[in-house]
Amino acid sequence: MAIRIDQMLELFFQSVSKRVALTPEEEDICREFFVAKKIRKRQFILRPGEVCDTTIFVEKGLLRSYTVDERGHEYILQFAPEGWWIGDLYSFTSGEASIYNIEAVEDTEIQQLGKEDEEEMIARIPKLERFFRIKFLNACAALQRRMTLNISENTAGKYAALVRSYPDIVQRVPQHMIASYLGVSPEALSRVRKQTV
Amino acid sequence: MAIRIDQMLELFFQSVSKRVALTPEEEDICREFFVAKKIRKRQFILRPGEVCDTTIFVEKGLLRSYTVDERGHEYILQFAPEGWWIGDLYSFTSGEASIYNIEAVEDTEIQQLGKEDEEEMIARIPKLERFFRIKFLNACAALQRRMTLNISENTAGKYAALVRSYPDIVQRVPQHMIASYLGVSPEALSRVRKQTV
DNA sequence: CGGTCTCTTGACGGAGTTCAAAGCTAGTGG
DNA sequence: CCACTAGCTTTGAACTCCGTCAAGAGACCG
Repeated sequence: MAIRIDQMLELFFQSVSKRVALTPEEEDICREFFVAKKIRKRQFILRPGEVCDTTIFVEKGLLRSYTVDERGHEYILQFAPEGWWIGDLYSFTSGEASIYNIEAVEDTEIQQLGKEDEEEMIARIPKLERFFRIKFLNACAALQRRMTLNISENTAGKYAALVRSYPDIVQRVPQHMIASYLGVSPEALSRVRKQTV
Repeated sequence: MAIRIDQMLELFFQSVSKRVALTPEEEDICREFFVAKKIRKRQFILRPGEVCDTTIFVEKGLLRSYTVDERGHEYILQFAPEGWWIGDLYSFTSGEASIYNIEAVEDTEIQQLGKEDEEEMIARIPKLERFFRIKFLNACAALQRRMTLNISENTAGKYAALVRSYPDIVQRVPQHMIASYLGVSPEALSRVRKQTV
């Protein structure tokens, strides 16, 4: 079991190494804090009303976060394939109840990091402070562009931009989820695709 | 002139002090890096095509960032009143050309920080790494919620949420800019307001 | 092979856009 | 101090894109 966990964090260390260099000893310290979990397709990691008090790193598989309104419509905030992070950051920082579901779209393996553990890990390896700063900086950059796309483009434009940026996700995920991510109806997306193919 | 700059950074130190404690000496180091500027209403700090290679902190007044499409329509990404940061983070991290205008909505005083200077400042005051990490974490949290609002709510819902979150900005800014921030036409916003008042 | 999930297609209605014009407000200069 | 202008908001009417509802057809899995 220990071997499996070692293997699994490789993806995390890979992405860390792009920003800061960890010694083998420091990597071992990290391993103390992460908790590995396996999530079956359609299982949930977070439910609306719960507080999101962990950081989730996807090692394998694919997760999505989404809200559901009174009418039962789903609105997808994010997809998280291998190497990505996912969570409700507002709930995480404020301690308030989350509004999102986080659910496995495929069978998925994650590494989870409690809020306290994350702080302690960063305290013991200050280099990671830099890693997380840059990670959030990049996440903000992407969200800014997505925000602008979303208010400026129509259905066709938004879909085209998504295909350009994340062709892999468009392949892996049911089409109605793509629609829900773009904020349009499945029917609208179906019709747009018909034109542009 | 030196006195003026000292006064102006107070707002920055205030927001830093909520996260990490700086010594007076460290504050002096910060002062070496920031450059104070005054921007008149309708003047630009950034134009599409330029690279956004600075971080902008607003001391006084109000800025906005927005794109313009082929038809001349404006789409506002962000308003930045006193105590807020503004910039094109994607251009900043990637070095690619920006797509945004950053323009003064009111006469404004800013503190600007070059990309290299920011890195050096953080290198000399490692505590700031933590400050900026948390700043971007909170920015991401807000963008996530705004993203969800934008794809799940209609015009009335988006406007109501904005009034709830930032009543001050709704007051200070022309209504057509609020519309442009929400991604709806000025006419649509006008009609929604008529109902709900 | 039957059920669930998914995508497509059609018809209709509604929210929002577009275009145009008029009313309002505040700032400017004579 | 008033008149004029420029920017802003409102209102109306026509149009359009998209959401909604409903039905049907594949595709996949147990």
